[in-house]
Amino acid sequence: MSKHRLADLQLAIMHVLWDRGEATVADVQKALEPDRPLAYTTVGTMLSRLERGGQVAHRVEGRVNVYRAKMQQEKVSRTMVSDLAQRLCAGDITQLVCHLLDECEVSRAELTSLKKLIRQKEQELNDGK
Amino acid sequence: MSKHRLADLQLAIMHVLWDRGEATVADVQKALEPDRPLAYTTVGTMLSRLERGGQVAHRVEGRVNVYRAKMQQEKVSRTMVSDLAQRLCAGDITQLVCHLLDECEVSRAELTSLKKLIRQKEQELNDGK
DNA sequence: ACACGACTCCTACATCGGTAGTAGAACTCC
DNA sequence: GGAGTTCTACTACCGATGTAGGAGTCGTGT
Repeated sequence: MSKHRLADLQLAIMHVLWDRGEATVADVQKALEPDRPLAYTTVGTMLSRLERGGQVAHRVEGRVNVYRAKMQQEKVSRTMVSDLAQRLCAGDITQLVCHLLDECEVSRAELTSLKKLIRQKEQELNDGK
Repeated sequence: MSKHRLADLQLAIMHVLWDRGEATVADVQKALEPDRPLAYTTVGTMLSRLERGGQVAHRVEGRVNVYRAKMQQEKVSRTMVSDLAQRLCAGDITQLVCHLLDECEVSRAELTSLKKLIRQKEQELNDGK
């Protein structure tokens, strides 16, 4: 529960906040609507809980609460990914990527980006050394 | 809850089963011991629940239940990884791998394996076409 | 002035995951 | 044949998550 481990709905809500910087309950509900039609209060509850957990904060504007994320998307993504790597294959990244490539349909373009990414990492390793 | 989405402890238990094919409650408890010291009954409960969920099955040997996994590790890994990819970055694999490489300390060797993996995937794409 | 709508806050409830205690069957060792 | 050991089965409890209803508050249109 290290703050950086978010459940499904929580993550979905955070995405909305990350996307638009700030949002009211209504905004979030609207944004989630297509995928998950939720009661207004459900979204409100979730935002409160996220606030209790320190993942979001709000300011009051008139009679409305305007929420914003308190955690960086980058940070959350990274933690969750490496977290899964640990639990799934004891941190064996190669294996993880392997599953990823197997399961999702990878496009040629993506493969190219990946290659670039790796070359870049290698570069970093060399520089650091 | 698609059967293929396992929580922490559940996954840990499954790993034991995958590793040794079959295991009793005692076996699993022993195996988990170093990392997580759990009561015998805790492990038993978990195995029952996994069985209820269809993820494991057991046969009776004498007075002992011998459990085995009903799901392939491969399958589970794949689903969980692509699942996370969806939730985290709408399936953008490149981004996911990027996080992965950023967060975990990647060795030169791993980078090399990754490159090989990608080349292989490209090959497959070419063949398939 | 008042009913209506929009909001927040609090409460509720189900399910899951983690953790474990207790009861009762069964085998083992004198 | 009773005492202790081992197992399974059942029950319990807590926190987190998903979901939502009701109460109360505060502007607004007529």
